[in-house]
Amino acid sequence: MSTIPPPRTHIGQLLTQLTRLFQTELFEKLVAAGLQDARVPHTHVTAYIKAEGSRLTELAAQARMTPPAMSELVDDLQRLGIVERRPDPSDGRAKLICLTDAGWQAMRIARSAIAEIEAEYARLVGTERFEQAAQTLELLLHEVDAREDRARSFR
Amino acid sequence: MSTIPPPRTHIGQLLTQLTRLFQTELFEKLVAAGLQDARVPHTHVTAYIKAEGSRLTELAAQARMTPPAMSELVDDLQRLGIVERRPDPSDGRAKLICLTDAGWQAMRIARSAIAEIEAEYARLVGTERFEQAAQTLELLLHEVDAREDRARSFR
DNA sequence: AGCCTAAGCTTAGGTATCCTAACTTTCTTC
DNA sequence: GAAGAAAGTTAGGATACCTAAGCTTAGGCT
Repeated sequence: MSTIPPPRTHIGQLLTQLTRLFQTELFEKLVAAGLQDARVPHTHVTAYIKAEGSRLTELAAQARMTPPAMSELVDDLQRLGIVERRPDPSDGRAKLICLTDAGWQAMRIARSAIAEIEAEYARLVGTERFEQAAQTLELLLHEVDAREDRARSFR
Repeated sequence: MSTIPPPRTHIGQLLTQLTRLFQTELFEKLVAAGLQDARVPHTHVTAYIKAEGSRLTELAAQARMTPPAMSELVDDLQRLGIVERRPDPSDGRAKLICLTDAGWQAMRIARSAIAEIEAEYARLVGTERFEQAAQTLELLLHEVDAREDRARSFR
């Protein structure tokens, strides 16, 4: 007879709860570091924005949002002085969303806060285990994404 | 000299994106299986509801929501015939939120859809790798939760 | 017994974060 | 150079939460 594995919280539940805890902790750290106005949806911009600037439609597609939703987000970050809209020299319709100096400073703060959280997580479950899990998740993300894209191309 | 590890997407990004992909896939499956009206927030009830029934405040606390928000969710699930409110015999103020027969049937469908997704994920990255990652995430969730609770008790 | 405070839940009203539809401007293609 | 497509914005709506305030019942205290 085989041993019955202990029942496990399902992967969706694990992902959902950990996402919430991560976001809570990150934004506590950001506020503590002086980024009072940081909000979770801002990460839809900051996660994808390129150093040379990104177009709105490009950001919207990567964040899987509609352009109007992304436009509002950019409005907000612009009011906060984190990004600015510049004309795109290669296309008169387009604008390049670029980080300002304050935006780069905020990115450094955010990266450092994220590094702190990752270090804490590694401490809690062991560095090697944490790294292995993270790498598995990264692989899984790529695989699921690739399958999604394939499925989309059939429609 | 040591080898430089390849840069990795940070854990928050991995969790966030995988959560979205999981939810999308799950709700596609639920709709395909006849649960047309299933919505993501319903999981805040279904994840925690006990077979004997649960109190609203209990569900709200577990889902980390306010009681009014949970009450609206329960209203919705009641309209859909998934749960019902019964008087709590042990306390005249309280009500027990219970799954109906249709609710139990929906739970079976959802569990099966979740099992399908987990099987697919295991196939994509390898069963052993997937299981190890899931177990690490479960441990991490418990550890972070425990730390949160400790932090809360200091306030 | 009669109060008073607290607990369980609901109602009312507000806010944040998305969405779709429709519009303007600019580019591309024929 | 006219038609159609693409980039972005504006307007209006839906959803999923929140806080504040109310009602009802419980339970301790005098």
